[in-house]
Amino acid sequence: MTTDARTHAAGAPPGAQAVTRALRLLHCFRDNTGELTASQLARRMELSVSTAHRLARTLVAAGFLEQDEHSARYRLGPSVAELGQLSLHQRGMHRALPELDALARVTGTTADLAIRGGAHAVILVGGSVNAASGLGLRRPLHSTALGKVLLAWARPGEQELDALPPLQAHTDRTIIGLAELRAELDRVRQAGHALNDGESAYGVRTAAVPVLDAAGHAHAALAVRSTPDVITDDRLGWFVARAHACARALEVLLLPPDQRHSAADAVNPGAPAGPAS
Amino acid sequence: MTTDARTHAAGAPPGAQAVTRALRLLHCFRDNTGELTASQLARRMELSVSTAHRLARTLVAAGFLEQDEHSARYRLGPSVAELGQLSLHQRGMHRALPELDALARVTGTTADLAIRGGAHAVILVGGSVNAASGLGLRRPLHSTALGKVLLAWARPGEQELDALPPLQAHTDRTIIGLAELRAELDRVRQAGHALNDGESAYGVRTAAVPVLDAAGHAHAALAVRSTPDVITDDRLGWFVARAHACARALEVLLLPPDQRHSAADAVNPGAPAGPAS
DNA sequence: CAATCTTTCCCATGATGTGGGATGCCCTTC
DNA sequence: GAAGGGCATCCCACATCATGGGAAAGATTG
Repeated sequence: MTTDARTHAAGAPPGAQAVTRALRLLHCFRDNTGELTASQLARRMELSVSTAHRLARTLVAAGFLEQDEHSARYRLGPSVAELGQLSLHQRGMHRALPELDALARVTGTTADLAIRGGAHAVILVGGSVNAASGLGLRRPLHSTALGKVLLAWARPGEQELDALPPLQAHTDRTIIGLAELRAELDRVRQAGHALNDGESAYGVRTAAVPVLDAAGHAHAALAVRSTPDVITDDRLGWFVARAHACARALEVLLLPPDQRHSAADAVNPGAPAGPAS
Repeated sequence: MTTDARTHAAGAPPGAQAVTRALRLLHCFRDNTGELTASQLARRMELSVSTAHRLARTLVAAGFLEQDEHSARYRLGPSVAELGQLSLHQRGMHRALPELDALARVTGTTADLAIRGGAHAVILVGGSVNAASGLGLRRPLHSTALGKVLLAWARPGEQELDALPPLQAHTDRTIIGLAELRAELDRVRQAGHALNDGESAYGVRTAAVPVLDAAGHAHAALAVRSTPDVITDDRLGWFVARAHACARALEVLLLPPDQRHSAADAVNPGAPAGPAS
């Protein structure tokens, strides 16, 4: 029989049930305070206590979880932090930190850098005037400036809006219609930046711009975030300009020379099928 | 076919072969440049290509790996970076960064903070006069100042030196005898700090001190690292003193009030119904 | 153009993970 | 103080699920 049945739709985990569960177990620690008991994990994942316990134990053995000696509760382990730092370095994100700090200081805002992680924008590095920003946080794609940028310049495989989970409203300004969102993304592409004016939370205004690669897709998204009385309408253009300048700098810092956007279109005016050497 | 995979007796992970393999697969990315093909992974892990491929695919689905669209090679994914940042925050490590930066600037050295990760010291945060330090790096326990500190004040369950892998020599100064190491750890405990003078690499001198918790065990280890002509014999005491001061500051920043070492025995109002023997 | 090394899919086999249940601990409640 | 519930942990029979060989299709090299 001819192999045409593309059964690997977005949610088909082929041949790795135990692994999928173990990774889902790790993801449980996203939402929570930091420590979970084995039975809490079991309930949260709708698994038997035995299974959750066994998976957790295996994760502990590999250093991905840690178990408190007294409370016997689990928390994220050294391997997670280790690989995380490694991943950040491999992405060159540590080089972005000074730039973000500078941007935050100059603009008096919080400056965040995020990448696409499935159906979310994942904030990886942040510079802020007030220390604590939302590092390691997952934000929705449809209701944040970062997310809209990542969607507007998404890679071909990740453009389909229908694949997104149901659009949830966080304020009465949140875009919850797919058609509306599509129109908004068109505006974003047109303008070159995205805004979030109280769509994820009241009293928060964010402007985001993309860090583009050679193919014109978003390698990352950069946002400045503050309150409407800091990012006022008449100064908005300036904030966006500063962000764009920073994004161009990040292009150089984050991407290898042959994958940069601004450099590429100068060198490569109109050669479509040319395999980049 | 009888699998000889029992050779890893170091903890007999019961009932989670697939998970263990998947996590080992993630750890493959520690050593490497950043990107690996499916068959490279298979060879490195001594697995069939099928299995490695399936595991990698599952990891991609969960966001723990990413697959390059062109080269089809795998690299660490967004989830890893995300959870890593989250873990750092849950450990309060972001609060340590300013202190480390200050220490590095004052002393003109590289200042690193590490925790115990199995049989290694894992450097999680670093401040440096010259940008790139070894973030996310794993260092041996027996041949580094950080490692010796972590061993000297290890928790009861992690003290046994016999459980360590064979002690490898990196220079002719590296301690490779267990008895010698035990004596060295006694000296370290006595002195309150550890030194590494060319034991892991020539021309590198490091001094490390512990960040202690209420039980007197090492929550983390703090090191200043430079060359012997910066950390000279007569100035060594000063470097150690600066490190100790920083460690005490980190105690406050990293540990909840009731688990601090220095504060705990001095400040204990309203005696709880605790271990009143 | 052939040789080689990829990635990816399919499938029969049995090794492997699964969850129910039992045990003992600790803490809360009556 | 006794009773109760919640928890971590271990054991075991069952059958589900991961395993690796094999093959097809593509990519790369000489």
